[in-house]
Amino acid sequence: MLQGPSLRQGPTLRPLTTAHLAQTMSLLELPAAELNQKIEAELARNPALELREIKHCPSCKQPLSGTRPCQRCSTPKSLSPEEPIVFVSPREDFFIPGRLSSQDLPEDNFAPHIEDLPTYVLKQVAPDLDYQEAQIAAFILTNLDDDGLLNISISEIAQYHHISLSKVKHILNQIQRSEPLGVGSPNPKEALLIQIDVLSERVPVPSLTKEAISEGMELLSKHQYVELGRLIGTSTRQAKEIANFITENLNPYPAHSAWGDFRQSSPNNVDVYTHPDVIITLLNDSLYSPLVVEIVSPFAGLLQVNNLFRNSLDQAPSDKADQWRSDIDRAELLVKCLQQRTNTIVRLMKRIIRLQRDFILFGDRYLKPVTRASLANELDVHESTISRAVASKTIQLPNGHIIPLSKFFDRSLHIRTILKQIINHETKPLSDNDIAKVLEEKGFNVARRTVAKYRAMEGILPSHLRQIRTSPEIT
DNA sequence: CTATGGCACGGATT
DNA sequence: AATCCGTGCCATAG
Repeated sequence: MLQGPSLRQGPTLRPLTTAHLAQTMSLLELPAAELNQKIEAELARNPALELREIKHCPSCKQPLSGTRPCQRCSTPKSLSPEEPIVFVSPREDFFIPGRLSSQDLPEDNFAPHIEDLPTYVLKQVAPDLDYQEAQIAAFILTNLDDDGLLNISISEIAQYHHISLSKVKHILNQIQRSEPLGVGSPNPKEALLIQIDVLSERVPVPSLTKEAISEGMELLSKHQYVELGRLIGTSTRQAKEIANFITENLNPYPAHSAWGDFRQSSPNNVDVYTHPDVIITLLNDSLYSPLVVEIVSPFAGLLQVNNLFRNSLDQAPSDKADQWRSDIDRAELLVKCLQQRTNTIVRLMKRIIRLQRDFILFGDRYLKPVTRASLANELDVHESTISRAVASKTIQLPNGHIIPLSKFFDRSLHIRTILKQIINHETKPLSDNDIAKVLEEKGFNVARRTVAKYRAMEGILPSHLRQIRTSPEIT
């Protein structure tokens, strides 16, 4: 990927060589976590590349990007809520665990405080427990693995704390029933069963789903629907529907924030998001304050070419000279490309965030359909540049959810969300045609066939299989 | 007869 | 150039 000989030139400003372009592109499509690895590897291998001394901001202790003052702490001039505060952060410790919450309440998905999973869950269960129970709950929660599953047995816990098995079970039950649903289950199967249990109180769940999970877990994960249907005594089609419902609405690994984010991902192939490329928070936890956008860009402004190394080039032993020179070239190229990468991402983000402020704050239904092409036009870059910048990147919203950046370019998300609402509020099951009508009244022109597709995407059953939901006023 | 899912086509998007 | 998406048509289930 790096071409040595072709760019053997002076160390001054280099014209845009093809190698340069190629590397800029490849860096652009790398998510932060991988970029981090790549640069670390290069730092270790290439003696011409060095890390500038990292200075930390005196007030917030975060590493500073290059020589600039802390962009996080310096008070912004404009406090217009519309105008996001965007800054680049080279933070090394960008691990922030993703969280999960009920996806059925898009209007309410605002929860500005970021905390780790154990704390988040503990806060939910603590009010219902006495002091000793809370201690045990805390103990349980610290033993969760990255998937949000519990890998020690109930009896171990009971022995350790000298209490009865039933008490542990009681506490664990409380934990499993808090958000993210199923957290603390010993395995994916249990987690799914809990989720079904709780979900069935709010949403229609296809019949036999529980049986499919408890008896046909293996078949499910292998997508063997014919056998599954036979096992639980139903048609293959119904089995497929169940499987579909499960992938769409449930999550075998409670700690992963991918509820409904992935249509194609199968239960055994769940994408994990842990290191977002962009983190959005609210300045004062207020909805009317600007969004604070932190672009996680490893080593941004911290890399430079070692001057000692460069100056000693003419004294290089003749057999090493070539090697040294190519090292310097590589280093320069990397620094430059990294700069370009951050620049592109910053410009892109500024635009996206201003455009999609409502979506970021208030949820899916406020997503404005934007294409990569239109954005490329506005920013005056090639479409493929945007594609690369968006690909395989993730972003953390103020509510703590980590979603793929590509979600910002979902053409139909807002309609699907409204569709979900229509169905949630329906008094009698509406047919796809009816729904298309309602949508049209709201100003969305979609064909009946398309409604069916959206419905399928959201894992909603066809009207004749839907039961009438209990009306909003619950006594 | 109505509602829905499968297939396939064409245009947009990447 | 390859892929995705909305849509129309048709078969089938209810």
